[in-house]
Amino acid sequence: MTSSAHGVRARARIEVTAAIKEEARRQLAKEGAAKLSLRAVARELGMASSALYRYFPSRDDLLTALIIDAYDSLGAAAEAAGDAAADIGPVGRWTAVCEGVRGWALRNPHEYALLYGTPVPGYTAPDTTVPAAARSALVVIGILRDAHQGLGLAKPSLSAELRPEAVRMAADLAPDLPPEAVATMVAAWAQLFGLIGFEVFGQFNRVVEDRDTFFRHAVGQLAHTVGLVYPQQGPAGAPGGRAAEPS
Amino acid sequence: MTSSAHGVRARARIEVTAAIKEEARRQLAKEGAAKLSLRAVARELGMASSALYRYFPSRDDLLTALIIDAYDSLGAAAEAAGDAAADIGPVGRWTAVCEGVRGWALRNPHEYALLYGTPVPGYTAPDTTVPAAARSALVVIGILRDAHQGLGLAKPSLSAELRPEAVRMAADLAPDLPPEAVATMVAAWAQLFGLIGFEVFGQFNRVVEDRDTFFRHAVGQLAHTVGLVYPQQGPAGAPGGRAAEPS
DNA sequence: GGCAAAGCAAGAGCGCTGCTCTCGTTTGCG
DNA sequence: CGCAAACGAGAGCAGCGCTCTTGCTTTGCC
Repeated sequence: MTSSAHGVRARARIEVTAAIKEEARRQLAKEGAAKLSLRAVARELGMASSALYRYFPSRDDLLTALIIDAYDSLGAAAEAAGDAAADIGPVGRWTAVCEGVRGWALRNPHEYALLYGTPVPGYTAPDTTVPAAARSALVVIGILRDAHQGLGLAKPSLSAELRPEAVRMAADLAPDLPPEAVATMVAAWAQLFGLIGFEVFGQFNRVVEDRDTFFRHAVGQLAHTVGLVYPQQGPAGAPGGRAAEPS
Repeated sequence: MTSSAHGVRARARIEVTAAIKEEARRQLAKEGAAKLSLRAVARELGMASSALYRYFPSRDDLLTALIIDAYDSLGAAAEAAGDAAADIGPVGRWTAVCEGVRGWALRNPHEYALLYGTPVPGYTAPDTTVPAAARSALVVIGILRDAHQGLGLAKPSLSAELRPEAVRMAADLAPDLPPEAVATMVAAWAQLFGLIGFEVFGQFNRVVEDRDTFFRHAVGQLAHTVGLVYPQQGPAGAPGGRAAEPS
């Protein structure tokens, strides 16, 4: 009973905290971050709005908690997609992870907006969000690493002026990988969220219809740009018959 | 005096309307769309908040006006950048336009957020915004067209399953251009805003330092993906000596 | 076991928001 | 000239984030 001696109150605290986050997440999914109201959460939970401040010092702190959870959820989705495509070569895994991220974004548009949309005006994300944010990015770094070790990575060429920056980025993110690949991958990662953002935020309305196919195509081109290639000596099943990579 | 017989009141109306938009734009630039307050605008203009509703039925309508203006401002920036680089070949113009768009976004981050960030929850852009939104996109379509006529366009290859969609998109956007190029350009356009969005929204903090160079590199790769090539028979000055295109 | 201290829920209240309604005034067309 | 439409100002409603005060309950030390 030692831990639950503390626990009677402590447990209630984490339960209430969880309930608040749960209800907040529900409102977030339904109406978006802009309309997330502490008062509405409290109302739904049957408690006074002022009581909420015992658990979250401010609305922004509640948002921070939701952001971390969202990053984690996205990271888990990316990891799952990558693992499910573990042995079909770098291009296949890259495609799978991209589609995993896209699927998550389409399933959770408001969470996506929270992470990659307009930042809240006065709000700056605390450092606690950094590791959670990195999780999904680490998945593609992992793909790059596997490809590099297995001859599935063609070094993209780099302009001379970008080299120092690429070296610096590689030193930070993946010292064991060629700087050209790291820098190009960072760019591809950003571009991926351009594609996803346009779709989630409705910019493709009346422009792109068959979005699955369109996304596949763009992601295939990105793979080519990054330097991911089908393994010369495919150990298992080859990519499957798609011909999405150009040139 | 026929038009200004109407005009005494009508002119006052458009003047007040302009003053409201001006003040609103000032607040937008300073604090962002989320903190744009009708009451604050009215306060600054020395009028009652209720009077504002004679000119804009709701806050969202004021936002719509600002959105159209912002699209127009972005379109003008893109056109200016494209015109300034009129005779340096498709790759140079593409790069110039991309940098023009990026520069505009960095100079007007809140306007950028208004256009390409999280959409306002209940708000759906009326059709009036569509032509303004298309203006900047038309610039790159124009580059594509010029490149196509001047042998500066290498048809990117397409997966078979995307062809029908590409044909449909080309029919809508630019019937005179090869579908492969149109579809790939739409993807590149979206990816461009991934790069810009990551920079404007702070996703590159602590990751990318030399962002000018980084952006140039990514945009050069995009040009290559789209199929823009340096003209075989350069009429005027060649690109200039950069070597930004891979492979 | 008793008791101070800390944690907790609730209510009232402040200043702000978008928006509506009413009222008295001004304007300009027929 | 008359009258309808446009206009500005004020009061007010419901909602928001957040703070402060007031009581009550649990906790943990002596």
